[in-house]
Formats: sequence, structure tokens, C-alpha cells
Amino acid sequence: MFDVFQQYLQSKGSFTQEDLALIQSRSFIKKLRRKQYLLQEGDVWKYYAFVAKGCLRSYYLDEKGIERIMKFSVENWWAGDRESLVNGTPSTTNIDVLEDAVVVMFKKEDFEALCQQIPELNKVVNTLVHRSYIAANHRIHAAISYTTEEKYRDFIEKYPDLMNRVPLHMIASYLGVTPETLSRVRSQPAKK
Amino acid sequence: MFDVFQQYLQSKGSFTQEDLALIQSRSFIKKLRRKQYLLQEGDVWKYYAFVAKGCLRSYYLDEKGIERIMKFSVENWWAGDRESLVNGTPSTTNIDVLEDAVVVMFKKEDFEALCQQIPELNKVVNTLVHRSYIAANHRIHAAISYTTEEKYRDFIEKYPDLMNRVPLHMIASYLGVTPETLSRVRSQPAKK
DNA sequence: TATGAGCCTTGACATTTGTCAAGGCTTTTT
DNA sequence: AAAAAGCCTTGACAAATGTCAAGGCTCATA
Repeated sequence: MFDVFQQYLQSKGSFTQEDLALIQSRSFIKKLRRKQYLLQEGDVWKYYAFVAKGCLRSYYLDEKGIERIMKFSVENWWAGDRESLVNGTPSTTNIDVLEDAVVVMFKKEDFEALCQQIPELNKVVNTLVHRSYIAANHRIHAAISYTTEEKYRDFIEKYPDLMNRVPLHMIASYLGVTPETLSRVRSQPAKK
Repeated sequence: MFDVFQQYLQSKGSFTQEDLALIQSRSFIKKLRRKQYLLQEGDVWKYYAFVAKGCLRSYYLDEKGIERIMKFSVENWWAGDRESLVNGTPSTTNIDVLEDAVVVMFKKEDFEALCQQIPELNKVVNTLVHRSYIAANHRIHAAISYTTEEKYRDFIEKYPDLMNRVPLHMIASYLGVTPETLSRVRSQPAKK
């Protein structure tokens, strides 16, 4: 399954065979079953984790104990909690598995050492954070200015495959509405 | 006004006098009056801009022509449009001045060359992007799971000084509610 | 095959928020 | 000083969303 990560890297930058071999030597593969946790609230997240296969979700529990989904991670995405990773603080988020998954993982220190040794890897990672930041801003944009219907359409457009892989009530959670509201919006005739 | 930026840099990393002199030599100062634009929709943003004094806001116009405020930038914050900067695409956001401002600016190429030459600067910038990303996630969290009252309290807690510098209707816009709703939430007796 | 859990929808009703209109107050501009 | 613009609030009503309860359907498991 490392080859999936290898292809990802090659699509984002140019790496020599030595680079790739070195990266692989520091990696380890983790197979995860449906419903299994990758990270639980209270633990400190100390890894870099690339999803080679499957589907995961990151969520936290709000004051009322309701699950709020922040992110879905499928093939070619990363999973984890950057805040916990960067600050070394206990995580407030849970990550569990929606579809059996294979994850390419690195310990934090190992990965950061790799970034020092391989400038191209460092560049790829920085670009990733940049893009994640831009994507987060799009989501803020959507959250504060779209109607529920617009949020839903936007989600379908951005993540058409997730529509068929993830239950609707989780999409509702991701969008910040109740399952009932999403259901009603879906059944409404499309207006313009 | 460069000294404000200098102090910022020194608080985030360690720089030699040569580093700082080099950085200053590539910078230029821009003074901006209230209501003036720093960036207008349609233009490509090609700078790095650090606010040494004053207050700016980033906003875009939604489908109905309503201003949606994405960000306020005061002293020791950055202003600009990372999406336009990174992708070279025309910006969809406007940045204008709420309080007369002084901004330390760099052309994109100059600043990125500086990052190449001064690894410490590069580190500071990468850390900044990381933190911005984490902050953006907090805002998504707030947007999808907080009530209006909670959003308002959260804003006050995070940005107490902005409360006294920015009109309420702009805070309402930032939070994604109408000025009327914010006004009502403010006048309600606090519940728990 | 039977059982139960999970998922989606629908209805009725309460609550929140938006919309429109108006008024008072302060600050800026003329 | 007068006029205008901007800001905040309030009221009345409409629209959107949440809450609670129920039912049917599919799918996994005993």
C-alpha cells in the first residue's frame, strides 16, 4: 500500500528513488477496521497519517454531546489532528473508521526529520498546509453565507464520491444542520 | 514603523541584525487612509503585508451583494489573500481600511527569496500558516455548532479589543448573522 | 430466517433567525 | 450650524430550522 503514497508524492513533487526508499523506510502501515478508532479524545496525536484506502471521519463532541464532524478523509487525504500535533496538547477530536482502511503512518519526529533531509518533501507538506488553509476558508465562507440548500449543493459538487460513501446524517453533521433539515432540503423541488 | 515588524519577528524566532537589515531592505511601507482599498475584487494579490498599525477588514460580496466579512486585521496581523497569492488567480475578496493604517509590505518574489535566504524566516512563515489553519478550524467549529449567543461570546473572548474598534454590524457579518439578530442576542439576559 | 440496529423520512409544533420598516442617536461632511 | 450618513435598536411578521415522535426500509448478525 506504500505505492499509493508514492504516487501521491510523485504527483505533488519530484522525488528520487533514494528519497522514496528513505521515506518508506521510516513509514509503517496500519490497517483499520470499520468503527475502529485512530485517535480518541484526550490522547496526543503524534503522527503524520496518509490514507491509502478506506474512509475515516474526524469529529468532536459538543457541549450537548452531539457529534460534530469536521472532516472526512478518503484515499489520498491526510488524517490526524494538526492542533494536537503542533502544540503537543491532548486532542479534543476523535477519528474513527467508516470503511476499512489502510493508512501510511510516520512518527512525528521521523517525518519531520525526513522533511529536513528532503527539501522537496518539506515543500510538498507546506503546500499541503497552504491548501488546507485555503480550503478551510472556503468552508467558513460556506458556513456563514450559504443557505442549507447551497451548502448541500456545494458539498455534492466538491465531494461527489463522498455522497455515495457516507450516510446522510453525517453529511448533515458536517454541514452543521440536523438530519431532518437536510432530508427536507433534499426533498424540496430545486428552486433558483 | 518597520520596528513593529522587527519586534514581531524577534518574538517568533531569532534573527541576526543582518537578517533584519536584509528583510528591511526588501520591504516598503504603505500608509492607508480609512475607507481606502488595499485589495479589490478582480485584482491579483502579489504581496505579503504585515499590519503595523490600524485596522483592516477582508470581505467579499455574496450572490445577493451582501458584504461577508472573513477577517479583521489589526496590529501584528497579516492581511492579504492567500488564495490569490498562491494560485495567481484574480481575487474574489476586497480588503479595505477601517482605521488609518500602516502596512509593511513585500513583493511576493522578494519575500519568497528572503525565505530561501533566511531559513528562520521561512520557519516563522510556515508556523504562521499552520496556526492560521488551526484557527480556521476553530472558526468552522464555531460556525457549525455554536448558537448565535455562543458565537458572540466566543468572539468577545478571542478578540476583546476588536469589540471596541469595529462596528457591531461588521461583527454580525463576521459571525454570519444579521445585525438585528446580534442586537437581540446582546440585549437578551444571559442564559446558561 | 428472525431480530435488531442503523438510516432516512415525515408530521406537528416550538424556537430561532431573517426581513422590512421605523426611529433615535452619534459622527462626519458640507 | 445644518444636513447627511452611519450605526444600533425595536417591533411585527414571515421563513427557516430545531425538536420530538413515529414509521418504514435496508443491512448485518445471531
